[in-house]
Amino acid sequence: MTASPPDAGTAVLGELVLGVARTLRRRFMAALAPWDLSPHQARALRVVCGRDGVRLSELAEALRIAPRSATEVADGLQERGLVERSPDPADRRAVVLTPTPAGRQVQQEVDAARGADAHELFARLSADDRAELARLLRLLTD
Amino acid sequence: MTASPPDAGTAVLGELVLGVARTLRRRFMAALAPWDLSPHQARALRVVCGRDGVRLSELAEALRIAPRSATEVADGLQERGLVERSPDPADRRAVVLTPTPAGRQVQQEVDAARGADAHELFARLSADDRAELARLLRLLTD
DNA sequence: CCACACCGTGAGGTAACCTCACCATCGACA
DNA sequence: TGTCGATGGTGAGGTTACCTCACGGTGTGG
Repeated sequence: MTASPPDAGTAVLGELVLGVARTLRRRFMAALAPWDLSPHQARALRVVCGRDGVRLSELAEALRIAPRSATEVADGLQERGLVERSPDPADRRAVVLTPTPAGRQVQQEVDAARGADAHELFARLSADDRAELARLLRLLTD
Repeated sequence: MTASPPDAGTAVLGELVLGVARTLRRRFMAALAPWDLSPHQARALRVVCGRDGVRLSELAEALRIAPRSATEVADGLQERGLVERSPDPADRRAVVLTPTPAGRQVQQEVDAARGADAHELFARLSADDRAELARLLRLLTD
């Protein structure tokens, strides 16, 4: 109603972005099924493998959840034998998470699966279009 | 590791899309706060206002949730006086949801807020870039 | 040395989903 | 026309992923 032609597209743009993101998440979740990991667990594993020795509080911040919730995510990964808790030598209050060998391998496999999946989806675009899309999206993410 | 330069970008593209989508959702949720609606409720209200006379089963399908869950979403909207349940004249088993005047108004306001928000975010792009982005995203959503 | 801030976690709560079971109703078929 | 399997909504109860609050062990500045 209130939209003039030049900005009529912005609302649609928002929906398009959300739609593509939903497709991505759905595919990613499906690709994740073989390892029986929730998206959050996969993300947490990635954080832990990224830097070595991650405090629970750091994990909470990276995942944007409350510290108490990070404990639960860590529990899940530890039960599956993917990460280990050990005391932080520098601060005896803190607990650091380190990936086990199995954890590293799973992370690598998941990353490969995610990569292959994204590749498949974005293969519809030409290399030029992909570059252009990346440029535009980067403009929107500061 | 395994990626050659031409497809190295696809994984990054996925993250960019998800990142922008997250920004959008966050902003949208913030914009939604004044009405105390969950994103799902807002979406449901939108569906109900879109076509008039929506069955619960249709709502469930539109929201991609189980029929039982649609009942709860409808409960929430009805408690707030935004929709009404009435028996379907064509099928006495069915219940149709119709927006109340208040519901229509809220939907309109929410839509305007969402539109303004998207406008603000995408204003960083030129009109040409917005058109280009829309074209590229459409290629990805069949 | 001591008050205070901070780390992780037990306890308990909430929101949004789900499945299963149930009743009322519909539609088709003998 | 009566019966019978399929369908629409919902009560009951469970799961998951969050949350807040309270607590004990630990670092740190005055």
